Amino acid sequence: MKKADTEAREQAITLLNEAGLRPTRQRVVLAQVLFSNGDRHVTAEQLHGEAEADGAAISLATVYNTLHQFKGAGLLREVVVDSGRAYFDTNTKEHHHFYVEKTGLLEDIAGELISMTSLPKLPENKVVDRVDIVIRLREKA
Amino acid sequence: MKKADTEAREQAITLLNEAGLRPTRQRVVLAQVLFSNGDRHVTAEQLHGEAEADGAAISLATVYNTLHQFKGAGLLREVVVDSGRAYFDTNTKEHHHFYVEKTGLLEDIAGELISMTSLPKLPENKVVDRVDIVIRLREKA
DNA sequence: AAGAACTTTAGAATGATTCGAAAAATGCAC
DNA sequence: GTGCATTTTTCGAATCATTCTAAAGTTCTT
Repeated sequence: MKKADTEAREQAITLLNEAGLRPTRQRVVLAQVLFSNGDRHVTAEQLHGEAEADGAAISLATVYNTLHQFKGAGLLREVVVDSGRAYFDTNTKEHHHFYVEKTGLLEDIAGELISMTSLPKLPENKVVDRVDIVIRLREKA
Repeated sequence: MKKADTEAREQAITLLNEAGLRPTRQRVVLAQVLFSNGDRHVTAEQLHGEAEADGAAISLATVYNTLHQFKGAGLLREVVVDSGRAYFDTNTKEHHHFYVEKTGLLEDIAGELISMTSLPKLPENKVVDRVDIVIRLREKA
């Protein structure tokens, strides 16, 4: 095993420990895949495929469990751009998205690059949880 | 049958004709339910239930077909706020949404009430199809 | 009324996700 | 280290929303 792999593994374990999640084999593998390659957007199915390609056999149910645990721990954020499948984003900072429906391409827009002029008045007894902006794109004609 | 019902029915038929859709029994019923009560947000299941409650037996498959046809004809717009079910909105003007995940409440924000300071630069060869802003709310603590 | 085209329908099929219960792994106490 | 309680993982079944299929029913035009 290469040094780099070991390092990424250590980092993943640290991340899990800090999040209060036991560093099980599958969580470590998934954390490595997710967090050692910059910002990423994945579906459960994709992540499952990648783990498998990495030689780690992890059941799809575990991938789902893990994605939700990571989300609950604040390591991931769910991006809702399609009413048919869930995308998870490793970038948990405030930011928004470009989305190309036809290809499924999802790309970050840094939080500062976009902002609203004003917030309309909210319904009774509610507070803002978060603001999601999705700029839907299509191929130039 | 009351006069008001007849009128709503006429209007629904006119709407369908203008959209180039044959005014079949089920399309007329669904159009009536959808468009004669101000702006609405519905899921297929909800609409199906309402039509049934109105005494019109319409299969769920037809409700799905019809929602998509109405959307294609520009009578409805799909709102993506949940990666598990599709909402359709009778308001096709430019506007945005408040969404309360726990209760499924979806409410319009008039288009003018919100706007972005600037549009970030787009990926190559893409144009904006539309911008969706969802303000996710939760119960005040 | 007849035929062509379009719609609706029931039920099967699909795809994403969750559930349940048993098997396995983990972490702590001794 | 060993043993045990607890947490996780896993398989496969179950569920939910949605789409598909092929047959039966409507609608429109003439």
